[in-house]
Amino acid sequence: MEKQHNLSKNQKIIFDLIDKSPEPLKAYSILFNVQKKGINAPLQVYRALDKLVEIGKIHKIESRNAFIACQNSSCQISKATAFSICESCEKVSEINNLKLSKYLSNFEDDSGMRYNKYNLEFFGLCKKCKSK
Amino acid sequence: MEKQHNLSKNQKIIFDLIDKSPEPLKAYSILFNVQKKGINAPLQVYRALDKLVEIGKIHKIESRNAFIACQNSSCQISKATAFSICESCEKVSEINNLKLSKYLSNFEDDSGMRYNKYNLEFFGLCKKCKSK
DNA sequence: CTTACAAATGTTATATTATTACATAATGTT
DNA sequence: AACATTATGTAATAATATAACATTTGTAAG
Repeated sequence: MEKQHNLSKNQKIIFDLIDKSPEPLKAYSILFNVQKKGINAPLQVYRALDKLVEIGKIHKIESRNAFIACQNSSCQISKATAFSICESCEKVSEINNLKLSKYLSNFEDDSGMRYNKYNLEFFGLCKKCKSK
Repeated sequence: MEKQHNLSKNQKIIFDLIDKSPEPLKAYSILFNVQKKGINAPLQVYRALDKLVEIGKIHKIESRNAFIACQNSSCQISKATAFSICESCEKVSEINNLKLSKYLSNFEDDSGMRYNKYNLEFFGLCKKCKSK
C-alpha cells in the first residue's frame, strides 16, 4: 500500500498550479502566480517544490530548471524518470515506457555497479515542430 | 574526418583546468581559479564553457550545475551523454557503454518519435561509499 | 486533553548561477 | 586588404536557490 501524503496548504496550491499547467513551470513563475494566494517568498515555493519532488508528485526538468506534474497514474517510479523535450517549442512530456525503465533500472555499468535512481532527458523536435 | 577545433586562449585555460580536475567544477569556482590568468568576469567563463560544451570537449552535469571534461577518447557522442553520480561523495564518472548508447539512440517512444540527443544521469552510491 | 515531536510556515537577507547589452580585438577567408 | 566570423573585455543585472531564525500547525503517545 502506497503511503498517502496529505498535502499541506502551500504544497496543494503549488501542486494544483503545476498540475493544471500544460508546460513545465519555473520557480519564480510559480511564485508570481501564487502571490495572490498569500505565498510571498521564494523559499515558500522552493520548500513546497522540494517536498513535492520528494514524494513524487512532480519532477524537475533539470536542463530547464522547471517543474512538471508526474504523469504516471501509478506514481511509483519517481526515482526513475524520463522525459522528451522539444528543442524548438520546449514542449516536455514524461515518457512512461516499461521496457525503457526496466532496461535502465537493470543497467550495470562496466564496474558492475547498479543504480537505484536515474533521470533521462531526450531532446529532439516534436511532431508539430518537425513538420514546419 | 573530425573537425579540428583550435581552442582560443580563454577556452584553453578553462578547458585545462576542468580537464585536470578530478571532480566536476562549477562556473564560479572556475572563475575564482582563473582570475590569476586574467579572466575576471563570469561572462568570460560562461562563454568558454558554452563553446566547450558545444564542441564536446566538456559536458555539463545538469543536476549539479557543474562541468566535467569528456572522457570519450573518440569524442563523437557529445550529444549522447550518460553519467554516474555518487549521492554521497558526489563523484561523477562518464559512462561509456556502447550497448547503452545504442539502446538510447535507437529508442522510439510510444508515438514513434526518435531523438538525436539525450542526457542520462544515474544516481547511487559509489563503491567506496557503499562499503562504509 | 495535553504534552511532545515532527513538519510546515513566515520573513529577511543573501548566495549562487546565468544573461543582456555594448564596445573592441583577434582570427580566418577570399 | 577587405570582409566576415569568432572571441574578448567590462559593467550591470536577471534568474535561480539557500541560510538562518522565529513561529505555527499537525500528529501521535500517554
